[in-house]
Parts: sequence; structure tokens; C-alpha cells
Amino acid sequence: MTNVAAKNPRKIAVKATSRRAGAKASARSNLPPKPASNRAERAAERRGAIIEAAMDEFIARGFAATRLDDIAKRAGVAKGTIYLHFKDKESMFEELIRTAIVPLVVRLSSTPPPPGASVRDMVELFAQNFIKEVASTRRGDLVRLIVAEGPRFPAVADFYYREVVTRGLTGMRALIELGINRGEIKQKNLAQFPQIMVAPALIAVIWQSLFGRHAPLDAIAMFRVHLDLIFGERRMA
Amino acid sequence: MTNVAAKNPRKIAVKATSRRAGAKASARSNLPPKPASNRAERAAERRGAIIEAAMDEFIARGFAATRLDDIAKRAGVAKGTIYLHFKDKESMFEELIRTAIVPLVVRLSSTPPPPGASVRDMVELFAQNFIKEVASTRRGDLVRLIVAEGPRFPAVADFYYREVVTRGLTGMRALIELGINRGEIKQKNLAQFPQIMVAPALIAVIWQSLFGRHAPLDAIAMFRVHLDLIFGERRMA
DNA sequence: TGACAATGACTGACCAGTCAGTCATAATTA
DNA sequence: TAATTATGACTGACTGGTCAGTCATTGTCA
Repeated sequence: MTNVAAKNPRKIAVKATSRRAGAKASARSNLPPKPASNRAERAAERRGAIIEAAMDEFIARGFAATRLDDIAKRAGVAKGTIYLHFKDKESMFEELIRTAIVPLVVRLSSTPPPPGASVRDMVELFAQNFIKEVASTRRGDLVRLIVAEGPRFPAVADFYYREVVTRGLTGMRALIELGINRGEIKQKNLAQFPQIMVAPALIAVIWQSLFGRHAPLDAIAMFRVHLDLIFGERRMA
Repeated sequence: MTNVAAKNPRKIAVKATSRRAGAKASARSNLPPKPASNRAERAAERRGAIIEAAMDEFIARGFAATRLDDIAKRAGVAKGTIYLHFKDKESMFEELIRTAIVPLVVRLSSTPPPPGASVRDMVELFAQNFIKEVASTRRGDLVRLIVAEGPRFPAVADFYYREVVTRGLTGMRALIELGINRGEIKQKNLAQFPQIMVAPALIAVIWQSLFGRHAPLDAIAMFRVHLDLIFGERRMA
């Protein structure tokens, strides 16, 4: 019987402006001028904006304290739009972590191995990449976020353990064994605890996240000292 | 009836919130069979129960997701009672961290230094204490909680930095310098980054908290390997 | 009995998730 | 090609539930 329309008559005429608001919503970060005439493109763009905004908000406030209204506002999108892309807040969070972690792992694990490099060089290169890409960027806060919310999101913790921790440690163990075989590393037991190799890098990430503003830490210099412990002090060049 | 009277504008303008921190001198060892006829004692007991319960809840759920109703229920107290002891949720959280951290620091920093101990022995002893007291107890989750909530509670992060981090690092630096002077430690630069010395211990704490159930880590064995890197591999006994 | 401690029902703000309605664009027809 | 219709992305007011904080009332000790 459509008396529903009568129920809310005021909203009918009002619209005109809000459509244009959509156009100015490209305020999200600094994307290059993108026409995006195609529907699917626009949708993908919006999805990207939501992910970007959600990442910022979750990092800044944590899962529970983050409001979807704020994410929507930051993404330049209505709240309902979020639900076109994600089932609910929780799965949005989990999916977010996944889509942020995977390319990070890919990038870090696909660094070209220099030809005649020593194991030390390889580890140092990796650590430099890691510190540059993670410790001094928003991605570092992402690691902190995982540490913070992990226990409440077993799916996230498991994913992180599987995709990042075991992979990273396996790779590092291989590198350590190579170093032992080549005679670069004396301490045989190190292969049992690859965690030791990366510990300072992780500490640096957490440090920057918590105390960075207050007391910055030269992560790379620290890591070099750490490498000196493992590979022996380097002849100065 | 007449709950409309709640609008009543004249209210008792009292409530200089009771900071009755003075009399807390009750032996808070055994909980269940305690008449505690004395009023101050009972109050202190309740306060303790609230702190205990709040700690559990905050660790399990984080700040934002923790409900005061749950804390009250767990502490066996009505919600209003919490507000007799704490101004609000936020200051409760901050005070909580403080009251939990201080005795921990005291205990760890007041370990009796064995007479003829080497620097390595001292560090190892400290690490064993730390791992035993922190990594494998609820206190480890406390560290994780600080990492998690620190950025949203600058007061907490600052406190932790001042009372724990700088203290710990200063002490560790002194120990390292002693080790260098005694010839136990070769790597002179280590004194610049005492963080390296404790990094594996912290990693162990975080590991247990996140992955412990899934993949336990022998933190003490790991730390020994780490010490071998710094002090040289030990002659086997 | 008076003073204070404790209670828990209540309030109001807040927020995740919904859905009726809108409209730009794509698809279809003439 | 232009006109017409169909689609579904998008919106934002709204709902129902939750929860921090309050305070009138009740209980308890000295």
C-alpha cells in the first residue's frame, strides 16, 4: 500500500547536493586524478579507500574503540557502503590484516639476493629492508596492532603465525645454516633459535611504535652491532 | 513510583572522592576465610579484589572492550563500589598498571647479586628471573597490554618508559660496561645498545602471549644461546 | 544512632548494523 | 543514435542493544 512513502515525505526533495558530495569525496589521501568512469573501477576504488581509512583508524584506536562512522567519514563514504564490501566489523578487521600482511611478506621475501654476497650481507640487507619498510612506517604499527589484538582474534594470530612467523623463521634458519656451513657463523646452536637473529629488529619496531616520538632509536646501527655479535666484529672499511 | 523525582535539582554536593590510600596495611595473603571485622581492612580487601579482577579483565579483553560490570561481578562487588575507589575507568586502568609494575620492578631489581659471580652469571640470573616471573605468568600479558594500549595512554607509556625501560637499560648498560672492563665481553659497541641484551627475553614474552599455546618456546634455552653469542660459547660442564 | 560504605536500578550517550529509498550508469529497445 | 528501462551501488536516518557513570536507598560498623 506504500504508505511508507508518506511516512517520510521530507527526504524526497532534499537530495540534489549529496551526489556531488560523492565527487569531492576523493579527499582520501593523495590519489592521482582518477576519472574512474567505470562502475567496477569506482567500486574498487571505494573499497580501497575504506581499507585505507580502516587501517588508520584501527591502528590509532584499536579494534574495539574504532567507530565505523569514523572509518566511513575518513573514506568519504556512507556507513552503509562499508557493509557492501564487508560482512561486519570483525571480518573487516581480519580481512584488513590479511590484505596488508601478504604484500608485505611478498615484498620482503622477494628481495633480489645479491650475487657474491656473504650471509652477513644477506641478513643485513634483509634487516635494512625490514627496518626501512616496517619499523619506520605505518606498517610497524600494524605489527603492534597484531600483538595487541592477536589474543582476541585467534584467526589473525594463526594467520600471522602461519604466513609470517614460520615463513620468516624458516628462511632465517636456512640462512643461519648456510652461514654455519660457510664458516661465517661460529655458534652452531643459533640455528635452533632463529628468533635471536630477528629479535632486535622486532624490538626496534615496538620501540618506535611506543617510544619513537619520545626517544628515537637508530635501529640500523643497533642491528649492525647485533650482527657483529653473530658474525664477529667487522674489519672497518 | 515517582522516579521522576530523580530530576530533583538539589543534590548533595559532596563526594571529594575518597583517596583513602592511607590504611592499606592488611595482610592480603589468604582470601576466603577472612571476617575482617575492621572497616578499613575490608575496604582495602575490596580494593585489592577489584584490582585483581580488573587486571584479569583488561588483559583478556583490552581496555575498550572491558566492561565494568564484569569487573564488579568478578570482584564480588557492586559496580558503584568501583567508583568509591577509582575516579573512572580510564584512571583505574592507569593506576592499575602502576600498581602492578612497581612491585615487579622492585622484585626484579632487588635480586641478591651473588658474590663471586661473573657478569654472564648475573645477566643469566636476571634473565632467568625475568622469564620465570614474567614470560610464563600473567605479568607477561601485562607487558603485552602495555604495548597494546600504550599509544592510547601516553601516561602509561611514559610511566613505563621512565620506570621500567630507562631503569632497565641503565642497569644493563652498567653490567655490559663491567663485562667489557673485565674482558668478558669483546664487543665494545654493545654498551650503546643494551636493548640487544634483553631483546630475546622480550621476544619470548610476546611469543608466549601470542603463540605460546600453539608453539611453546624454551625461552631460557634461547637466552643461553644468546648469551653464548655475547660472552663466547661456554665450556661444557 | 549517626556516619559512612555499599548497592544496583536507572539514565543517557553511543554505536554496530539495517533497509527503504535514490540515482548514475548500463542494458535494451525503437 | 536517442529514448526507455533495469540494475545495483550508494546513502543516512533509524533501531535495538550496550555500557559508563550516577544516586537514592539500604546495610553496617563504631
